[in-house]
Amino acid sequence: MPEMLAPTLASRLRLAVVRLNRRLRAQRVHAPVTLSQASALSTLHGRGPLTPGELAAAERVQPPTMTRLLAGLEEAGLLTRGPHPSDGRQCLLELTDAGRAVIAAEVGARERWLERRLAELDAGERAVLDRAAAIIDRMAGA
Amino acid sequence: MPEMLAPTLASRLRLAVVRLNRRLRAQRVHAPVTLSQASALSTLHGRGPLTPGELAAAERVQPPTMTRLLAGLEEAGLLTRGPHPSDGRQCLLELTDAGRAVIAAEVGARERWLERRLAELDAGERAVLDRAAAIIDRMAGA
DNA sequence: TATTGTTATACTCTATAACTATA
DNA sequence: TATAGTTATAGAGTATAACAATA
Repeated sequence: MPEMLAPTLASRLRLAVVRLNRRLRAQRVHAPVTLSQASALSTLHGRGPLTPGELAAAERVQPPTMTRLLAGLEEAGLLTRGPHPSDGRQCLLELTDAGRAVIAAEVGARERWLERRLAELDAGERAVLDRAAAIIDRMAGA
Repeated sequence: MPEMLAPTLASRLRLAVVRLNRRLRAQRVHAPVTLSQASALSTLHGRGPLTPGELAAAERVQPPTMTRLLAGLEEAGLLTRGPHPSDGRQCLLELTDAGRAVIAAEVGARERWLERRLAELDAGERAVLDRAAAIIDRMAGA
């Protein structure tokens, strides 16, 4: 009987990430875009025009997953597909003004829940999360 | 034009959590239970017999979501439903030996990907993540 | 009546496999 | 042939609304 094994760091970090992810998704009920779409939009904003394949690689999702996310974002008018200069198969994704506005709105509206939680912490705890965000992103291959 | 706004801590933490969550889910292809089931199992292991409602509250999911998770876990023989001593509507969920074995196996097998990533960090970075896991869990209301 | 849990239904997120178009 | 992207399909994860059983 493995009664009360001490949870490892991997175990605790995994559970923490699963739970915070759930809470974050739950905050998006009336948001203009879903959590995954917001993530893709952020990457596109930060890294300039990308092809669908490049964006899929940056987001660490498979190409069909990106195809679906892009369909929603394009339909909502948040990005456009421009022609690729040298390859007819590819295209260049670029944010529209509406897309940039959504990103700006995220900061002010959608992340309010997380902002509030962070505001309840002390400065030392926020510093820990700041460093952790960078480490986690690196581990996740972002 | 909001060109290149500096990402806030909330924004960076959100993206980090989304991406690590994705990577973790991708590691579970041949695991005996899904990521959400593993999370429920861990909570049940740590907090002893619970009713479905209590477990849903602890996991911060809605009751129907827990109903579905429990159906899979019960079918796999990883937990049992015992009678509630004073309320015929409720039942008490308890891990079976097989359920406890799955939790033990998680440590050895399913979290290997994360263990490896953590092993690549230095001790200071692991200490940061250790503290961050506790803070995140508290923020997520776990 | 109020509460606990389940069923019905629907949407998001993601993947693999098969296909199309271009290189 | 090889590569970029899409379509087809399926399964996990989650929610809200409606229902059944018990308190």
